[in-house]
Amino acid sequence: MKSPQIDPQQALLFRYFNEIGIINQLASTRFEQRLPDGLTLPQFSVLNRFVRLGGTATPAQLASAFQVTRGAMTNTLTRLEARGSIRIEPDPADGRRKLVTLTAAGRRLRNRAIAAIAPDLARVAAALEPQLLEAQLPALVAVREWLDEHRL
Amino acid sequence: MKSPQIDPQQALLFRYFNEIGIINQLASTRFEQRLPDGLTLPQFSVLNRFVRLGGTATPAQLASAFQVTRGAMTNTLTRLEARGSIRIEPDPADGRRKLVTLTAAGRRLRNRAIAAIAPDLARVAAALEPQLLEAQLPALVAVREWLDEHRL
DNA sequence: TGAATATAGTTTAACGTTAAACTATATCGG
DNA sequence: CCGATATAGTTTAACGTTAAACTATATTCA
Repeated sequence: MKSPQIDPQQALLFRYFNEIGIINQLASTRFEQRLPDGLTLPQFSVLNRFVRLGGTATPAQLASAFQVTRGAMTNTLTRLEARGSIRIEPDPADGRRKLVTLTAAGRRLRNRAIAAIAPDLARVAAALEPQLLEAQLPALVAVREWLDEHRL
Repeated sequence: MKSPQIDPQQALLFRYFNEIGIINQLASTRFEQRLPDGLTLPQFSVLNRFVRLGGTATPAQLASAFQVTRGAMTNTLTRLEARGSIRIEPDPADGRRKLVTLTAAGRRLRNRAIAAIAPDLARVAAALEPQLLEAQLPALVAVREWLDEHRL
């Protein structure tokens, strides 16, 4: 009738991923509340990617870059296109593919979004000590990469 | 026509929360795939809390503990009750409140869930070097606490 | 004591997500 | 060259989440 005892390593993993989950929840809702025009975080992330990296990308490439399923990316891209922020065209070189590009309106929307969240982002940065976050980043990347490469 | 330049601090925050978000996504789906009977992570988390801490709790206390809205907790508790894993009763001392308790079946389900995820959890723990995760925890807790105390 | 306010919980609408089934096009290999 | 397989993308159903409106009960205080 006794409950199985969780060994310390497993308890550590639980706590670790639990903290990660709560941070994600708090940070996501915090940012989304400030994004203009009901823009969501996934939508903003796609726009931001195009401004930073430029060029075009296929839906599958975007899904892979953001680690979501292609179905989820279809959803995000459909909404961004309906909003006029991106253009989706068939790839002339491969009939299976589509090519996604940012529109001028999409670029403007992204810039407005950046401006809208900047003040709060500055507040967060001031409180959280960037060097502390910076120091954590390599470990986070290692965890993310392992989970990505060893999923089932 | 130029895009606003994101300052380095803001870029760091973006990368940081982006890594957190992807880890959360990968870890959540990984664990949920192994949970028995279509048990979800939030449902398991509630059951696990009762096994570890015992006693009773109100829906509001649970919502606060897991940092979700009360509406989300209502949803989780309704499903757990429908499954027979918990009992929800009115609080005789305060007509606004309800009291949630774990059933014997709920305890068994949680124990089966622990058993189901243990092998994979051990694999993750073996790969991710527990001391590396342990070292990160205080910083994660600090970030989580700041976001929790300074939300709007 | 009674009105204003605070707290507990539920409900609804809208969103993102996954998994799985499905269509369509490309590539591979006998 | 054609059948088998791989890849790209979409659709659907089910879930969790938030925000906001709503009901009900407690508490505060004038």
